Amino acid sequence: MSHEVELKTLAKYLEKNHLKQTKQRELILQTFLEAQRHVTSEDLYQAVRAEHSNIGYTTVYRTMKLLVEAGLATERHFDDGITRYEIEHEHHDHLVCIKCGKITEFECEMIEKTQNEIAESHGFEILRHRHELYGHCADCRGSAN
Amino acid sequence: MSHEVELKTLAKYLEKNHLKQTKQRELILQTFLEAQRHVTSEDLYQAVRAEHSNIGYTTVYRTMKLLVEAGLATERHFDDGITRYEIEHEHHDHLVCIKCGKITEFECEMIEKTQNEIAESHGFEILRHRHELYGHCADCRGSAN
DNA sequence: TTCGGTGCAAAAGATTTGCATATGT
DNA sequence: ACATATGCAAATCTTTTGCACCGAA
Repeated sequence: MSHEVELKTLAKYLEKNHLKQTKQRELILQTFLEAQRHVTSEDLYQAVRAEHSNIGYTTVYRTMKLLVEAGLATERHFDDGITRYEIEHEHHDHLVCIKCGKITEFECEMIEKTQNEIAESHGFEILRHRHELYGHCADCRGSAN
Repeated sequence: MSHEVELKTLAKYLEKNHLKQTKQRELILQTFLEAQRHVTSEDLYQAVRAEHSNIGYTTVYRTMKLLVEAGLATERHFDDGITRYEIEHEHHDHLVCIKCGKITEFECEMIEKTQNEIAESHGFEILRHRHELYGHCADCRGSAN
């Protein structure tokens, strides 16, 4: 079975906090990890329901919050205002296509370095950052509106 | 009276689209321009009410949408998920303090240039971008949690 | 057996919409 | 006069909470 690392991370987190291991939590984590990046709560709810049709919205929300606390997921708010979750991993940024909605990740050390310099000059301590470029992706550049 | 430029921009936009000039719209625009940057709908509603106590939420929302279309305002979604409006102006980024909530703007040509290179290498056409650094500002770095 | 978890329904918060009335053009 | 704008209340949408019951430890 895939995602052993994440499952173990969750198990450890649950144990450490005297929380319980349930099939719902496992299924939601699995579904989240298998989903393409940047899923909405709605996406997750639908996907989870397909497997185990009596899981409630409530549990999806509560579990995602748990995953965020456990360091497995991150909550994101792109400019359309819809909350999305992505797998927690650092130092990456996004290209967001405003036609087809595709979200591509990129990394850039150059920018990271410059960010640190800017922050320093303001006496600011960076804990995390977000950097998003909105526009048309290669596939959509030619196509009609 | 200040903000003549913006008032004129709005007037032009209204005329061009066969919309009407009303005191509500003017008041909301004034209030928005006088407010410190990055106000929420709630902030605006309260401020506007102080002047003209029978303006409804509805009108604030509708007018802000109008200002966005007229190019005078931009809607923003920071990571707390609350919608904020800011005065439309390009090429700037944000330092967001997660203790006191202060939002500071900065600009950096170096980063702008690098962004363009990255976009190009992906065949991506940038229309706008956002870049936010989250952490503790100079004032909050020393203080207790 | 005990305490946390789950699902439902209801609540809460943010934003939008329907509609009768008011107002700019 | 006519078409759009407004304000209220009701409707939506997303997320949270209360509560009785369920299930992991």
